[in-house]
Amino acid sequence: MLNRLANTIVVLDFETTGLSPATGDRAIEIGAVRLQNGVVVDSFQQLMNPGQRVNSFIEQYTGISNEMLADAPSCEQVMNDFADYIGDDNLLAHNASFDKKFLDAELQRVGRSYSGQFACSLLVSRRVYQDAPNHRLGTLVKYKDIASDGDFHRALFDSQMTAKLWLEILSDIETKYQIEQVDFNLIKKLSSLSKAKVDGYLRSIS
DNA sequence: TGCCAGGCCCTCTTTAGGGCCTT
Repeated sequence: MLNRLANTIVVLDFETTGLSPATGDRAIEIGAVRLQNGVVVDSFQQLMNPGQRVNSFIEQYTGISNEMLADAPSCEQVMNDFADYIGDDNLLAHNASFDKKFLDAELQRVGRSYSGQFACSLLVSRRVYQDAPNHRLGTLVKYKDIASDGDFHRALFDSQMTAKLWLEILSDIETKYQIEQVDFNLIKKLSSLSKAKVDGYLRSIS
C-alpha cells in the first residue's frame, strides 16, 4: 500500500431500532475501525440499551435480541465512550447520511460533538463502480471479491467490510488513473461531482 | 384510524416522481 493513504479515518456503522431518530429510533450497537496508512490499527464495538424494546424485524435483521440488550450499558454511556474514541478524526460510513443522523442524535443527548468530516462509501461507489449490480454493502463486497467471514448487519463487521471496500476504492482509483495521492479530500471532491463527470475529472488530474 | 425517514440521483426533470440505500 502506497504512502498516499496517510489520512486517519474512523469507519463506523450503527445498528438501530429503526430508520430515523426523528421518529424516536435509537442506536443499539456501534462498531468502528480506525484506518491509519491503509491499515486497521484499532476497533470499537459495543451494544447499547436503548431503553425501549426492539421489534422482531430488527431482532431478525441484526441478530441482536432484546435479551442481549437487557444487560448492555446505556446509549449515553456508550456514546460518551465513542465520542472519546473518534476524537478529531474524519469519519466514513456506507450511506453516511444514515449513520450521521444517528451519531448526531445520540451525541446531542450526551452533550458531545465531533469535528471530523464525513465521507460516504455509497456515494463514491456509485461513481467509481458504475457497473456494479447495485451498491449495497454486501453486494459491493462480493463484486470486489473482498474476503468476508462474518455476519452482515452487525456493526463491527459492517464497519470492517466498509473499511476494506474503502481501501479497494482508493486502490482502484490510484491504479486506473495513476493518481499518486487519493486522499479524503479527493474522495469528497468526487462525491460532489455527477457520475458522468467523475471519469473526466480523474483523467484531468492524473 | 392513520400516520409512519430522508438524502441522493436519475429522468418520461426543474411548478415532480420514484428508486436506491441505510435499520
